[in-house]
Amino acid sequence: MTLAEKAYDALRHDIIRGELAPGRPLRLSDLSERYDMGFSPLREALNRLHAERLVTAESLRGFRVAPLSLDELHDAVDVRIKVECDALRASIKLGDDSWAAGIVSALYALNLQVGRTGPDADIWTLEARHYAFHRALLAACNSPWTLEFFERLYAATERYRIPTLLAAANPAGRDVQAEHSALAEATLARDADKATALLEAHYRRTADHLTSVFGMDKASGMVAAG
Amino acid sequence: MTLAEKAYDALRHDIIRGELAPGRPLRLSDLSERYDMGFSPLREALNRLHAERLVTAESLRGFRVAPLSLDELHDAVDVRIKVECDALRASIKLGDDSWAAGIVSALYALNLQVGRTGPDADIWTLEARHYAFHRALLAACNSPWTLEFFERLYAATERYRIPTLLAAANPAGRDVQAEHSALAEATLARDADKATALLEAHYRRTADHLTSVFGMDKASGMVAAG
DNA sequence: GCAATAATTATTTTCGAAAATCTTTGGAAT
DNA sequence: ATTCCAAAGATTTTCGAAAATAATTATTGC
Repeated sequence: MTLAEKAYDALRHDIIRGELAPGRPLRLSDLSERYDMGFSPLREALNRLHAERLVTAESLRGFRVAPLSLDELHDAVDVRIKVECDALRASIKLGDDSWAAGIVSALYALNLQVGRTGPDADIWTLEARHYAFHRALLAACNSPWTLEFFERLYAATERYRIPTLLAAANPAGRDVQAEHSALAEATLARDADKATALLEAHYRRTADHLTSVFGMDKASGMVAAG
Repeated sequence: MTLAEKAYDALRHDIIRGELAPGRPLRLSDLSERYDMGFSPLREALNRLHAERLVTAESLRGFRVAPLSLDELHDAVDVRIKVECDALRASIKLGDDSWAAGIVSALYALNLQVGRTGPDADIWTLEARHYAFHRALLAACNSPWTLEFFERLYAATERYRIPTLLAAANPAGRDVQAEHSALAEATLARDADKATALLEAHYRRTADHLTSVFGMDKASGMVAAG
């Protein structure tokens, strides 16, 4: 693995996790020290991330972590619902046994981690399994373009979920585990209408929760309208 | 405008237009001579284009123009139809007078160019206006994510259309101008069902035509399955 | 002849410094 | 005090060479 690839992985990781705060300038000298490499691999990584809209770039003024905004969150969630519901229908139509088994397996691993407490309760393992579960649902859609857009939108929305994940602040009266189980059940039963309805509700609840948590909080890197 | 930005524009242009053939290796020494600049800005541009899937990259083995394949074409067209039909419905719901005027204007400019022959018949002006027309239809959808995906998919499918554009080979019995006019008319009449049906038919016809033109022609840079 | 291996060449990747540009600071004039 | 301008400093961008890796060619042993 080249340094540029390591830089890409590390920067993407740190941006999505919020270790590099939204809006923060990404100075090459800082990054060079932080990741212990020269400018060239860093600039290559930053250009890739710029193409993915995780960093902003301004000519001769360098790069910044892309800001967050409630408008963007709502847009990303709306588009996600459309893209993933279509993909889920395609998966339900096309998926074979190994696709179904992948969902069962991913849900099981996710629930194991949800149940853990104390030193085993690693938020990042949980997050990785949450991603894996949603990815498994769509795995059989047979559309590389759809899956790429799913990845983009997942990364974009994950940035908003991190603060509440770190606070372990699940909304009162919401059983996310039950939502996942119901979603998996409807999918495995090949009930596309029910599954997509559950998926949409799942995302709308998450978006509503996040909207209430970020009350246009300036300190969190949120930015008004545009 | 920095050299890296110029390199990005030039490379993207040459790849989409087919001047750099699909699958062709993009050696830095060649590119350095072709575009008259050093390695650094070229590598930055290539990394951006890699993130956009217009070039492929293999660790320590450099970059290539992304290959074409019928599978990818069909996937891109299918996803495009879903994304653009949703966006068109949103635009029809939200669009104001200036959006409608933009469509009329774009269609008029497109038709002007379609009618030109001889030295004024510039294929690239035509192509730019074709893009502008389709973009104008979606302009009011109020979803940056949707518009970004539209741009990605437009660029991806444009690559397949270039050879037939250059051959000026419109399919017999197809009046693309009439298709555009009908699409604009239904959109301006705010008839979402009709407009999306016309849009889907428009793209399916194009895809069918391209599928028949590229009969899995090896020389065109096409690649089997996946 | 042919396979394996060493030597050579070609190419990508990375660094460190130079060039270009932006930002801040300090001072002079109004 | 405020605005303007120049100088100094900070930062990005680019280059050219060095290092690392891959690909090719030549050589050796059988």
